[in-house]
This record gives sequence, C-alpha cells and structure tokens, in this order.
Amino acid sequence: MPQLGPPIPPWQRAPRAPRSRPALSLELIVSTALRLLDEGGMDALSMRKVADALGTGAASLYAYVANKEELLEHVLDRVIGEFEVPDPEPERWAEQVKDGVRAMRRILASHRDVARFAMARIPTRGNALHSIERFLAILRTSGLPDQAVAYAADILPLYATANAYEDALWAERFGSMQPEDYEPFIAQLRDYFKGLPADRFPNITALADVLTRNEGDERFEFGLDLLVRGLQSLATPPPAGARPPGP
Amino acid sequence: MPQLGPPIPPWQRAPRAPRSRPALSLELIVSTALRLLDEGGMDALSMRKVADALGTGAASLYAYVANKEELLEHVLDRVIGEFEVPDPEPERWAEQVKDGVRAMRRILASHRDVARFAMARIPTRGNALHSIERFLAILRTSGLPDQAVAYAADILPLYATANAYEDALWAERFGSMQPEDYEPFIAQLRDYFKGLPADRFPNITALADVLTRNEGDERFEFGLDLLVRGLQSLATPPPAGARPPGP
DNA sequence: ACCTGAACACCGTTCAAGT
DNA sequence: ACCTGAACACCGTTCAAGT
Repeated sequence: MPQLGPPIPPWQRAPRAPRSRPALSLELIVSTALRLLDEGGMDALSMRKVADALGTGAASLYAYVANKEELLEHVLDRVIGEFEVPDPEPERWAEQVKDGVRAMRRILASHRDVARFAMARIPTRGNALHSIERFLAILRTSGLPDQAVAYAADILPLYATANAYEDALWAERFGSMQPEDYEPFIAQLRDYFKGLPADRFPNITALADVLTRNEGDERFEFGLDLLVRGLQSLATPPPAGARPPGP
Repeated sequence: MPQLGPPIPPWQRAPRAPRSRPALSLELIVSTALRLLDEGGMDALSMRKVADALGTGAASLYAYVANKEELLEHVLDRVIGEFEVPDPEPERWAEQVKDGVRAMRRILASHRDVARFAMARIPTRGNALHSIERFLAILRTSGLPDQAVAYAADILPLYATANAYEDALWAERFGSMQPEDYEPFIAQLRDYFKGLPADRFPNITALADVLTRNEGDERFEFGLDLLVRGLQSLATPPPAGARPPGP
C-alpha cells in the first residue's frame, strides 16, 4: 500500500502538471527499449511494453519508428556508440585489432540480448559508421591489401557478435554467463560424453575433458588468435626464397 | 491438376481408411515442421501451423515435445543428419576441414531459417553426435594438441553457422540469397559510402568499392582460410633448425 | 491413456476516431 | 498534427473435459 498524505482538496492542486510524462521522442523510445532489454532480455522488449513504460499505447510508437525492426536498429546503434576505437598505432596493429574485437564482444554481451539481433544487419547508422571508420584506420596500417582489410572488417565483428550471441543464450539458460553458474550443466555433459560407447564414439569419449573445458574466454581467444595470426601472415610477405608450405 | 482415374462408386471404396490422417508421431511432427520452415521460413513455423498441417490442434503436439524449443532442436538434428563427413585422409586434413565447414554452411543455408536457431545450441542429439565424432576424427589427424582440436571443433561450426545465419537474413530481405537479386541494394550502399564526407570518413570512402564487393563466397572463403591457416601454423612446429614443412 | 476445444496471457500493426 | 482505443490476426502454453 502506498503511503497517502492528507487529502488535498481539488482547488489546492497544482494546475494539473503540464504532463506527468515527458513528451515522446525517438531518443526516449530508444533508451526505454534498451533499458527494458537490459533488465529483462528480449522477452521484455515488445512494442507494447515499451509503450507501457512510457505511459502510452503501442500505436503511438509508430509515429517515430516504422516498425519493431527499425526500433531494434536504433537500439543496436545506441549500443555501438559505446564502442571506442583508439587511434592507430601501426607497429602494434594486430594487438589493437584483437582489443577491438574483444571490446565488441564485451559491449554486446553486456547488453544481454542485443547480440541476438545484431547479426547480419549491415549497420549504416551514425555510430556504426563512425566505429567502422576508425576500425578500418587500424586495419589499414597493417599493410594488408584493401580487399583483405574490407573482408577482415566484416569477419571480425561477425566473430565477436557470434560469440556474444552464444554468451547471451548461456545467460538466458543459466541466469548469467558466469562459468560457476553453469558448471553443473557442463559436468553433466562431460559425463554424458564419457559414458558414450567408446567403439562408436572413440574421439568424443577420448576428448570429453577438452571438449567440455570451461575456462572463461579461452575458446574465444583461441579463435581470435587464429584469425589475427592469419591476417598477419597475409600482411607479412613470405621471406624471399622460402615458399610457404601448402598443397 | 492430378490425373484422376474413372470414378469409383462408393461401395467399391476401401472400408473407410482407418484415419484420413496418419497417427501423430514425433517423426511426423518434425518432418512437417521442417517442411513448413523450408517453404515459408521462420514465420511459417508455429506450433499452431504445424498442428494445422497435421489436421489437429496445437495442444496435441505437447504429447511429443515439451515445448517449441524442443521441437526446434529436433528439426536442427534432422538437418544435421544431412551432413556427411568423409573418412580422414591425414595428408590432406586441412582441405577436408574446409570442405566440412563449407558443407555445414551449405546445408544450413539450404534450409532457410534453420541457421537462425542453430547457434549456441550444444547439439547432443543423435545425428549431431555422429557428425561431431567424424569431424573430430579428421581434426585429430592434423597433429594439433587435443585442446586445439576441441576448440576448433567448436569454432569452425560457429563460423559456418554465423555465415549461414547471414545468408538466411539476406534471403529473407531479398527473396533469395542470389547476388543478382540484391545487387541494387549493394550498389545503393556503395554510392552511400562514396557520398560520405571524405574528411570525416576517409577510410570508408576510399574503400567503398572493396567494402561492398559482392562476389559469392569470397568473403566466407577468406575467413575460412584465415582460420584453417591458423590451425596449420599451430600443427606445424616452427622450423627449428631445418624442418621441412608439409608432406 | 490419449486427445483437444477453449481459454489465458500475450504479440505487431492498422485505422478510425478523437483532441 | 498528433495521439490513441479498439480491433485484427496472430502467438505458446495450459487444462478441464471429453472419448
């Protein structure tokens, strides 16, 4: 029960607050949507719930966004705005690239289900453009051919997003993506692998332990290292005389 | 129009087919769900629509699957069943790994929106287990350390799935993922990049052409090559003294 | 035991009607 | 011009009631 003060006779009331809720705006709709998403995940982000949190009806949102998809694009761009890319330091471009991918994943994962609709959108809104521009600046100091720079600028964010997407689903299933929270599940999976018939599953049973290793960012870092090492090998021309191994 | 034979008088008909529709079964529910997904994408796959196609009500499905999520898992496993992994040929493991990742992407992309729920599920059902087992067999002939094999077995399917996910969204937006269907959109994006103020976006404007290059699988192959080359560099011990790499 | 109609608590989006 | 109540056409899931 809310505490009620003594009753105020109508004639003493303020002349009816201009509006108890602020006027609607795209800005306000987007921040409300992001807040709901952060608090309750994707299920909490419906047009109706956003409108409700703003004290209006869902139909009113359609004056500012064409549809839910467009609202999600704005939310994504707002999150991308948190991504700060440093000025290029050419002699350590590879480490800067890694730091950038790590930051992308961290920021996406910190906003719960944002990663789940971040994939496959070609982000062309303001903040995304700015981030791409600055990420390209770092990649270009590598000496890689332009097309390799362009593909890398696509693939690295895809890798960050895919990992953040997985993070989000782990968090959904276990209430958090902290390893200790889902360790029992991992242990169960490990036992399941170990208990498989070894004649039909010789590799899974033999590798059960490493397949279910659950050590923070190790797997993410492993893949990131593969990608960036590959880029470095393209940037560094093979030593004259020697030929790279291959088929 | 199907060819109809001469009309058969009612008294010659079979004594009323035991049921005009076959009995429900998990098998039947899963194939119906996959058919609807292939035909109409994710929007066509609802519990109600699957039930409808089977001539029953949505509630009846819950005798066979706990919820929609479980149905999707079965659909995914059915699709994974199309994935055929060859026997290992140790001397060309890297090429076999690449072929495997290509096949994963191709199969996922051929089933429209399957990729959209394939991510981040740890597939432990029958077909998935079998595929993982055989993929591990190939990876283990590389000579990579066990943990690297295990991480690779996670990351490579993630890469295939993330790309197939993008394919699916392109197909959704443009009715197909054939490059010629969305070339106008790409051209528009290219012009947009080129028209940006060059002082604020020097890299995007300079790279507009390569950033919007749209040549089939090139980008996918580029990333796949980075990953597999990275694995090869881990498998081949560095040339201490004079170690000849390769076969 | 198995199946299901109807209900519950939601969706995104549209549109006529209000101010 | 801006806003919105109510409606439309959907969802996934539950459950009492039927056979």
